[in-house]
Amino acid sequence: MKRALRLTNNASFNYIYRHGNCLNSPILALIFVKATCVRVGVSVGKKVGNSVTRNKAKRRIREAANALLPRLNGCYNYVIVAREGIANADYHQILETLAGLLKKAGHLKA
RNA sequence: UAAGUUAGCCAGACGGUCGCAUCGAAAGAUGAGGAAAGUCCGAGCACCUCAGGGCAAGGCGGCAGGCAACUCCUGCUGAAGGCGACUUCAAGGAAAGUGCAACAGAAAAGUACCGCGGAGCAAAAUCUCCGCAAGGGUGAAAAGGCGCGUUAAGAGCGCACCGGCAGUUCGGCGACGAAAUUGGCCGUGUAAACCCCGCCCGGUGCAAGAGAAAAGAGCCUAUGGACGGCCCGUCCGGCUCCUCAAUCGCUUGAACAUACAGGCGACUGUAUGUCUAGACAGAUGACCGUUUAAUACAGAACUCGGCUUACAGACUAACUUAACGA
RNA sequence: GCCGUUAUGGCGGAACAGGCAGACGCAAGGGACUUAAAAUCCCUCGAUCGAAAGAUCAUGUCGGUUCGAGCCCGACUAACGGCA
Repeated sequence: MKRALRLTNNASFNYIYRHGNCLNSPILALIFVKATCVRVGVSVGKKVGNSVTRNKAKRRIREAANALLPRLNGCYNYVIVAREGIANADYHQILETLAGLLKKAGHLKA
């Protein structure tokens, strides 16, 4: 994922947490808000596990988001929050869950 | 062959497609660990403080060496454990002083309840005085152990053996050792209680610290700064404080690899070669293929030297014990 | 990343300097009072075994010092706090 497509600022994270809409699943939470271009941020809390599991989860989420990026319609800023169940999920489960959440939000092209 | 002990080593490899970080004009190159961890010690580095010295607080504690330094490492000594290879140990001082030792017990440090003996007292009992510490009981711990002699009864009071302590001698650089020798010297435990002796130590930590540009506030004023020899002229307001923080610190270092030499060893010296992560929402992932035992613990954030803790599965070497065989 | 603090019944919170641990309060259960309840008073209250008496294990976990650790020392675990 290119740096231009990432959220790199604590203030924008806080803005999205405060003003965004939230969709949940057992392993992921998706928060999004309308913006001028597409940006994605990933957040993995300490409850998920130690640093190895956290890093792995972050990489898999990023990979899944990168795969779904060309199919997005509209300009939104997203924050993807990992929940505790993600420690046992593999890449395919994460990809399916993320696609499902985006479809629910109506941001995914057919 | 079985059961063990110690030391070392590895922490998957190769290939394809897409993706990320740093460097580079590009092609491309490089890209987490043995513990990166815990942050328990020791340093470098940076800032603050300081004339110089001391106290307090804190730490360490067998000896000799190694190291930049260490509470680390090596070798040796002592103690404890194991049939043994070997392992473990905060291992100075209790005869400088103070405190504590609950309950029990007469008594927890120079003590006498029961007891043993003598006298008052001719006999028995009781009581009083004196001597003694063998035996009893209590306790985690009771005044060297055990035997013989001596004695009113007893006792290192004397003697033999055993244990400790101190002196001398011998050996060792030293800790210390000796079935060498002298002395009856035998004076509980606790210092991981205060303390004494010896040694070491200023504090804070890369969120240290430096800092371009910009915004805000205050002060100075029609002067000030730059150009210019000066006036004129041209350009710019200037200084302080605070906020934000691009960038630097940031990776070449007590570095690593190989060879030779010195040393029992930790380690050291010389020569040659190499450059080997450097982010700031924070880089290693996804999908496969081949092979295999390939699975565990686990992710750099200023950098080194250690210690401690977590850990799957292999492999190598030396040694010990037992059984069998020669 | 760096620097600190704490841990005791279901909950809060004692135990001075090592010597019988679970004081005290709240909560819970039982009883008395009441037509019934509240309030009040009394009793019980860590776990296992046991009819009881009692025994064993229990101060986050594991070791050490000591005759004896909630307390002293070391290592680990967990939960909090501070520093831009």
